[in-house]
Amino acid sequence: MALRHAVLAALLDEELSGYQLAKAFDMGVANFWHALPQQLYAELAKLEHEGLITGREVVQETRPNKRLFKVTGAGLDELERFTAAATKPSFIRDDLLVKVQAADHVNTEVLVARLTERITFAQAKIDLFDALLRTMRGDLAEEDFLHRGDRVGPYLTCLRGLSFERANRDWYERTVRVLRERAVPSPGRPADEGL
Amino acid sequence: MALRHAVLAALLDEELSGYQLAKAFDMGVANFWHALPQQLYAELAKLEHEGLITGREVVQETRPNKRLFKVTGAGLDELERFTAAATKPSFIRDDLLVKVQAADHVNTEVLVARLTERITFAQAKIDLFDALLRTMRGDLAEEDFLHRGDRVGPYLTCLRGLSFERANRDWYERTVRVLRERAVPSPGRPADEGL
DNA sequence: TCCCGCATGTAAGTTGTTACATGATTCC
DNA sequence: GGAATCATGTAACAACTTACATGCGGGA
Repeated sequence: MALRHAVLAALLDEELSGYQLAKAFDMGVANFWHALPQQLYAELAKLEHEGLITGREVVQETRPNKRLFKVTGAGLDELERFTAAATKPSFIRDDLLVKVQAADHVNTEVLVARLTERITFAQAKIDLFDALLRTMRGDLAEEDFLHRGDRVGPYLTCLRGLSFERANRDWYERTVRVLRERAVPSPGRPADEGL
Repeated sequence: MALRHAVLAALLDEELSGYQLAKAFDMGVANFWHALPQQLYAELAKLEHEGLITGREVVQETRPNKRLFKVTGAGLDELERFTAAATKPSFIRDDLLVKVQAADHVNTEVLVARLTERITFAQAKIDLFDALLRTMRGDLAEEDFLHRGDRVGPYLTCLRGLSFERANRDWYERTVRVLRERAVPSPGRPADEGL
């Protein structure tokens, strides 16, 4: 039952439409949760039905109309309850881990290719998070912002996202290095490995 | 469709029963995937039905009989196909991130309590992974083992698990520090904050 | 005696993913 | 003219979680 709370948390700072939420919950701003549009539209409908959020229609001329949602008092109470409740720790779930676990028994060349793709992807997210953090803290140094800034929640979750992607990138790179070295049969070769 | 491949990967190095697999896929050895017993028994049945694994009954006197499974040639082929295929990157999904995202709007005291619990848990996993890695590499230094050891797959995934839990712990600790500092209203207070 | 570990499942319910559907506008 | 963006959904399926069920042996 965390998606509903993720939606509530996302709507705390600003009114958003389902479409805007969906963009945020896709790769990008969604440093703290991920969901597809379909899930979000369904969840928004449920949340509104239960009175945890309210929507208001915004008529637009040049584009389809949209509904902007905000959290109600009951919604805030629900978030409060959720925060107080104990929840179970989470695990990494990455297909690549499964593939690497089997690395000693399968073709490592394709595996290295998959890992390399992810290095690029991880780097892109790192850059994105870096930029996002800079925007959020403005002129302030990080420690100052965390101490005195308002709205440190999003900043903190973004920090977690950043360190996760950095750890991903570093592990992908190290794994590639290890697998490549092991693939080379003789150690006394001329330096033409290049890539 | 990654659970089936996780099971295949787990059965590569040793024959295991459903029960043993379940223990491995619970918190502990399962550095690369997580699943509950129910899921595993169901998946084992499917995999056997499809001929990707084979089971053999082991009769025991003092305990209930068990079935040990191992990967077949078709199973290995399936893993090979899976490894070659592109898969989508993964995201963190941690309830605590949602709670921290909402930190500016809810009671931070309970939140700090939840974070503190997780610090303990993360540290326990760190210790466990550390011990596991030492066992796997034996006398060898890490780099030597990664270069020359057999079966580096499990070692590499365990390394990822370790760094994930370290990053968790560090972030939990930093977040607790930030939230506590912000909770103190005046900066020129006598030093009785204690906890 | 009661609880824990071994050993294997079924059934029901909740989430999450994939595929499909619609229709206007703006950008290339 | 075609693709991308805005905007909202429905339907079907796959994955995951929670609850329940059974039964023996060993240790406190």
